[in-house]
Amino acid sequence: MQGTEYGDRALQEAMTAELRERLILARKEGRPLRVYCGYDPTSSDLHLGHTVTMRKLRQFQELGHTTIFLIGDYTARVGDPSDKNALRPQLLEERIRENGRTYAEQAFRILDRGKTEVRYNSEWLSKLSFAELIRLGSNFTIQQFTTRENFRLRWDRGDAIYLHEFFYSIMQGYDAYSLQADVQVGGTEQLFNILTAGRKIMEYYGVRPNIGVLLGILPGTDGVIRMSKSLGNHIPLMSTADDLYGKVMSVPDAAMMTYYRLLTRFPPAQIAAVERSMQSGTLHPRDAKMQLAREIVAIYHGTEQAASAEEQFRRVFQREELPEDIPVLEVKGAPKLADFLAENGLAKSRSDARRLIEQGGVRLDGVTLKNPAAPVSPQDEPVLQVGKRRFVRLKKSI
RNA sequence: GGGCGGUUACCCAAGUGGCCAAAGGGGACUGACUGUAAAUCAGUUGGCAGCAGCCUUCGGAGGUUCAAAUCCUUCACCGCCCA
Repeated sequence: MQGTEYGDRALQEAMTAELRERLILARKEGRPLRVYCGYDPTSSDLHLGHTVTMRKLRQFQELGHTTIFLIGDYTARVGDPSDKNALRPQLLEERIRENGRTYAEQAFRILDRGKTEVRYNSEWLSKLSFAELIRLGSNFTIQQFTTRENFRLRWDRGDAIYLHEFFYSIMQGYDAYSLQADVQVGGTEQLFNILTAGRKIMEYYGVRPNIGVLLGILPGTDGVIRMSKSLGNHIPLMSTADDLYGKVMSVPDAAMMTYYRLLTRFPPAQIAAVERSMQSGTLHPRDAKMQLAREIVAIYHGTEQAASAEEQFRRVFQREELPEDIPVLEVKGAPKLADFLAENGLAKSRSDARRLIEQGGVRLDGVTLKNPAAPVSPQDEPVLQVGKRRFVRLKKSI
C-alpha cells in the first residue's frame, strides 16, 4: 500500500498479512471492513496534512468498505501528545464543537459523503465510568508510556508529563473498540495509540484487534517539520486554486517526493519514474514540482482550475507579468503612501509600511516608490504591488 | 506541606540600577541571486512621528529611587528536589 511506513519491516509484514486475513474473513462473513481514522478538531481548518489519511480512507471506500470519520471532540480536551514534545493546551468545548462541524464539511471534499459514517467520540467516552477506566488502565504500565520517544524526551529533559496525557492513548484505544474497527488509519506517530493501546484494549474486551495502516508524515512548507497549523507551515485545504498551486511550488525540493507519495493519485511506478528522471537530470526539479502542484490542485479544484492556476503562476512568477484578476481598491482623496498601505491592510502598521517602502518593496506600475509621505492620487488605474505577491489596482473614488 | 529555581518581544534566550525598545539565535518580512526550491549576501522585525524626539513593553499589582527588565513587598503561574 503506497505511503505506508512502519519503521519496522517485521511489523509491516505482520500488518499486511493480518489485513489480508481480515479481508478474507470479512468476505466470508459477507460484510465490508470497518475502517476508521480519528481527527481532533483542534483548529478550524483542515490542511494537506490531514488529507493523507483521508485519501487512504477514500481508497477503502472505493473498494466498498465502510469508513468512519471520527471527530475526537472528547479527546480534543486532552490534546494528543503524540506529535508534540510539549504539552498541548486543552480547548474549550464550544470551540471544539464548532471545529468538528467544519472539519466534517471540509472532509467531504475527499470522502464520499454517502459512504462515510461521521461519529463523535464523546458519544461513548463521556459515558465511560471511572471504574471502567481503572480496568482499562490496568492493561498498561507506566514503562510502556515512558519508553515512547516523545515522552522519553520530555522525561529526560525533566519536563512535566501529566497523568491525563497518558489517558489519550487509552481513550483512542477505546474508540477503536467502540467502533468495532477492523482497520485504523493514522500517521506513524500513532503507532503506539493504534497498535499498542488500540489492540490491547480490543483484546481485553474480547474483540478482534484492529489492524494499523500507518502512513508517512507530511512535512510542512518548511520541508522538515510535520505540517501543522499551529506551526504556521501548513497549506490549508480550502485555499484557492492559485494559492494552493503557489504554496506547493514554495515547498522545498527535499520534501517534494514525500508530497508525491502522500498527496497525489499517481501510481507508484509513475512516481518512481519522476524520481529517476530527476536524478538523471532529464527532468528539471521545477517542472517536477509544477506537475505536482498541478495534480494537487486538480484533486481539489478540478483539471481546468489546475490548468488556469498553472497559467497564472507562469504569468506572475515566471514571466513577472501582472496577475489576471487584481482586486480594485478605491482611493479617497490623496492619502500619504504609508498611511494608505496601513489603512488598507497592505501593511501591519504605518511603521511597517514605512519599512516596506524604504526597503524597495512597494511598486506602482513597476516603478519602485521610495517616499512614504508621497500622496497617493492615481490616474489611469495603476497597479500597486506590495512585496512579491500582493497586487491592488488603484481607482480614484469620486 | 517544606526547600530551591524560574516567568523577557512570534519562539528560544542574554541582560541583575542609568550607555535597554532591550545582546545573540531561530522564524518572519523586504531586496539581490534563482526554479515563489536549497544555499548565499544585504537589510528590517513594538507603536506614533515634521526622523528631533515622544509613547507603550520585560508574569500581575504596589513600593524604593532623580532613574528599574534589573532592588523591595505582594499575588498568580510553572519547574526541580525532599515529604
